[in-house]
Amino acid sequence: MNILDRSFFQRNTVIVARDLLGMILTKHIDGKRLMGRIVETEAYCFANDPASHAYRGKTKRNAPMFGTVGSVYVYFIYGNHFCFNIIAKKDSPAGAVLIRGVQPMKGIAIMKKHRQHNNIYQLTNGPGKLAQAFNITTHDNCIDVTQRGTLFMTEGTVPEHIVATTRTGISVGKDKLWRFCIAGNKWLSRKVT
DNA sequence: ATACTGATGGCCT
DNA sequence: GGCCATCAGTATA
Repeated sequence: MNILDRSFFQRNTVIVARDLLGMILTKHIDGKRLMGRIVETEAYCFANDPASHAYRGKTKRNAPMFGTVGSVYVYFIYGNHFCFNIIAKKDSPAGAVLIRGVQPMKGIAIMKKHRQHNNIYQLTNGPGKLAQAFNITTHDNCIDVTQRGTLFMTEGTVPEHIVATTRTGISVGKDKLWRFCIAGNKWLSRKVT
């Protein structure tokens, strides 16, 4: 499997969000391997995107969004959850793709342990859930996923059918169709309408 | 099936 | 002090 290289992420954030569908996320934990196929993403940009953390400029929290493409941005939300993003942008100071759903492929028993949940459809169908399943926390911030380290992405299979919808959980920027899903997949965080 | 709510904490104004 | 790019549970139908 070919690893996604930096040039993949050195493109328009929205395009990368769409193209990440079908790609494989791998994490190594204690010699074990967790793998999942990306089935849902959202793009967060800079200019013209009031829903983006980067919209109001650089802060301590969002600093990774202004960093190297292909690196990780994790943030803590609602006192409970982590959200996993990958930096992607071109001709823009900031931009990231939120990974919102993956289909478990390998290391499922470990994911169940992390999640304290046995239903396979509840393991990774949402940003907070997949972060917990893969044990992704702010410790993973700024990891370069274009290197074969503990966390990286490789080429997968071309998605069957892609749908674009409005993004989830935001109060502004609802005009943008920047959430991308593999239609009909069982690990989407919510139904597409 | 949809609707609401409490948990829980770091960051930003 | 208020606000979240969420989740699990409960309630109501």
